Amino acid sequence: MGATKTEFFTNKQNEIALLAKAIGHPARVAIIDYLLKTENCICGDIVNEISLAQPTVSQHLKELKNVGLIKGSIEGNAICYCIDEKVLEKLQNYFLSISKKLLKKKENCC
Amino acid sequence: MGATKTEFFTNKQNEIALLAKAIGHPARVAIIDYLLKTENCICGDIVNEISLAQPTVSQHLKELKNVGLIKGSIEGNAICYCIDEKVLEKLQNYFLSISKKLLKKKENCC
DNA sequence: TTTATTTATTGCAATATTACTATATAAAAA
DNA sequence: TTTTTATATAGTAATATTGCAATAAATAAA
Repeated sequence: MGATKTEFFTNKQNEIALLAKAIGHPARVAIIDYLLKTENCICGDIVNEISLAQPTVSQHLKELKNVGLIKGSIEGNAICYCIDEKVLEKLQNYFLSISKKLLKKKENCC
Repeated sequence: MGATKTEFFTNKQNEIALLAKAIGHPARVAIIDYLLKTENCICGDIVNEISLAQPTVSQHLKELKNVGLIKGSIEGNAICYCIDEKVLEKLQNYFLSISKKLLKKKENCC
């Protein structure tokens, strides 16, 4: 075997895992960092920012797009990529709910 | 090729990626969920909760432990696993900082 | 001490990911 | 129309992950 057994987990658990997995590579963290700090959302700018070959960056962009964390729009010859806040909110809310649950637990046993 | 080129990214980016990657599997999300909602942090309870073989669960626990998201303490015959709030906070802070940056950006271009 | 219980490790097969070169595609510029 | 520019896809090799059965290790119980 070797494939994840998603059928044993809830939709929510699978969704959070997919989103976290998408962020689970430094190149994709770097892409998100870049999109957050700049107005240049053109694909070529991102490729220049990341020290990996253009097809590799394209592949990472595709993975972020597949889970909805970024969206692309055609801008003439180029493609403009932007963060989709609504999808990022899912992760933000997940970590917020963890914070709340941790506060409720008076003490960790270890 | 095939291995992640961490040398091209910042320590922060690599750290966030490693933490996110650890959460990037539904079994590990389920383990965290379980540890948040129960007082039973004994390894055997976690194994019963997750529909995967004991060695597989043990491996997932190890990965969470490797990045520091959980910590284990010996409890007689058994092992008690707990969430390490300080490490989780790193991810929480990362997503909080993203929220702030998104607010500063008046408009997304796409 | 012997046996049972609990957890970790080993070894393996199946699958997925990472990164690249080469190439395709599609719009813009000449 | 031809060429350039920008991005995506195909194909491939290297590496990593997932999951399990079998087994080891270590403590507890008998």
